[in-house]
Amino acid sequence: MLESSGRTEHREPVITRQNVTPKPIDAHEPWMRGLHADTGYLLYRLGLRSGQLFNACLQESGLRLRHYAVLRFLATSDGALQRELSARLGYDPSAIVGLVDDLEKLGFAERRPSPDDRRSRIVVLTGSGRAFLRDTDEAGQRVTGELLGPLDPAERETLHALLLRIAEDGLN
Amino acid sequence: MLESSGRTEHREPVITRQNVTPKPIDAHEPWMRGLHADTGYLLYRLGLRSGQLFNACLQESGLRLRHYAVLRFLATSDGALQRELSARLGYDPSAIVGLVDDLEKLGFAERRPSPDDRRSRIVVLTGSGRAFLRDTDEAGQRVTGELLGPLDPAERETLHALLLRIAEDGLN
DNA sequence: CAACAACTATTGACGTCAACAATTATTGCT
DNA sequence: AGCAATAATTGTTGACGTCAATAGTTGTTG
Repeated sequence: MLESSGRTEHREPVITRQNVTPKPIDAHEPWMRGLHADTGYLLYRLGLRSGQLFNACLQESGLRLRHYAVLRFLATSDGALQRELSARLGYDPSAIVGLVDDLEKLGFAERRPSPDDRRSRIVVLTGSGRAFLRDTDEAGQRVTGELLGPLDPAERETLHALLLRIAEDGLN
Repeated sequence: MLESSGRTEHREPVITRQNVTPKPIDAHEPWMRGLHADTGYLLYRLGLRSGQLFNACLQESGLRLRHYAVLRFLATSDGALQRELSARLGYDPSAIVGLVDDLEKLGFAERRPSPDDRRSRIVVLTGSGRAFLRDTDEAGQRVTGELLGPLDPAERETLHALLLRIAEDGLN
């Protein structure tokens, strides 16, 4: 970006106006003062923490979060074209290639030719892939438990429900 | 990682293919409960989406989310050592260097020598930095509103409260 | 039916970004 | 004075996203 090298298009900030709304914080929102005033920003930070914890947890298996995402998707819809994985998971098609390569090397998934379309490949979960998922699921729940430490079960449930709503909005 | 929705918004993939989801989800099998069964994993994906939206919003000013985080922290505790920024924001010290460099280039912050310790530098927000924060705050709330679309105000508040609790647990 | 457009998986190049080690300057300790 | 610890910084490495290009395949259309 505009790092020290500054060779890319060098956008000028253009924010010369100070007028703008006085932005009354209102006693209505007391948390508007701190770093985590904005829910979106909060989500971003917590997402990072969660990802780190998950990655640390998966690290001992040689996989990363992205692999886990693929495995999980394969578990829900048994057999998926790489094109689907790309679209639904949001990864670039070129990224899917490497991920499936890795999973195949570990014996967790395999590519099978599609009967209808010879350019497509159907990625399916193997037995050991399913077993791996079963094993890591409990580790994942341990991590989640650690992350959600200060929340009691009922609160966790409502949190999950709320997050699920905003997740499904984006048609994940 | 850039999860799904935020990215190629211009054109929808339109999965005309097959519908591989007979998908008998068995709630008794945790690893089969779908992609977003785990709250931690859900948080991870939503955090990415949120980050994308925020970044897209800040992009026009030439800054990124990390810059915004620094600015916000500087606004709350006027004047901070880079070491503090690193510790409280969770970024690596080496990352702080570049971020403060950028902010300095844009005139939003400046490094001042510390009177007590000559190896430390105190980073302070400038007037235009403060103005910039004021301006972008409203954009941030717009993004957050977009992200939290399906939630009514009361739900948003409870979500924010819950997230805040688990955020403060990690001494952020 | 033959040419052409669209699509799938794949590879490669390029820039970005975050985590880690190493360096320099400075301080505190003993 | 000597030495460990600390603040800022640089450099390096590996992961990641984006884009462009290619080969093989399918569908369409003139």
